[in-house]
Amino acid sequence: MMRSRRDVEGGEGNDRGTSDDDENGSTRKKLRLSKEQSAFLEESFKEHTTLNPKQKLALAKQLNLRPRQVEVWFQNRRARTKLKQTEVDCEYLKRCCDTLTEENRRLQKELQELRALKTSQPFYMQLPATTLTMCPSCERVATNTAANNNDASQIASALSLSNKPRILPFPNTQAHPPPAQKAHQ
DNA sequence: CAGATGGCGCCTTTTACTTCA
DNA sequence: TTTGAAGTAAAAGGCGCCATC
Repeated sequence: MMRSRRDVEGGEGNDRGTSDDDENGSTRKKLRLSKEQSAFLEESFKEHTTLNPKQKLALAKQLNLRPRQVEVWFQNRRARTKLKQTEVDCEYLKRCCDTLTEENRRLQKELQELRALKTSQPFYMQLPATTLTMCPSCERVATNTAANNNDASQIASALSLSNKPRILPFPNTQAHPPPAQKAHQ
């Protein structure tokens, strides 16, 4: 069984300066942080995900690390957090996509059924032509009398959706501007 | 007010190290 | 036991943003 460097060196940080070379001029060996150091940094990260210079120095001193090491650890830790969050967001969007796909399928089916109904039983067509008027702004059927403002109008309204895509308005978008709504009163 | 400078965070890449088949 | 591939964490380097001078 291999003994990890972590066990061997136990996180003995060195507190050399900031350079990437050691005193021999060769590139500095990477040192894994000890479990204790990592755990302490984790705890610190829970309190604040970024450090001011004072906190960085204090932490470095406490853990016997170079401030740069502490800084880099926090940088990498933030990156890991972000990556994890991105994965979570991605899963959420996938689920949204699935839901919308399913709803779309259902609506297509409903539309087909309504079209079939329209061709086989066009009973509303027997209504006097003058009673059905189309609102030019929203393309819904408006009626002249209160009497036929019920079933016939609603069915015609439903059918008049035809094959237009269903558009969900964004917060700042108005599908039916106020003046058009007034037309139905 | 525009430009120089330094500090900091983020992103990408490199590198050293670990794990596992 | 050895070895190479894959994965991970530490670190480097570059860039942009912001504050200060």
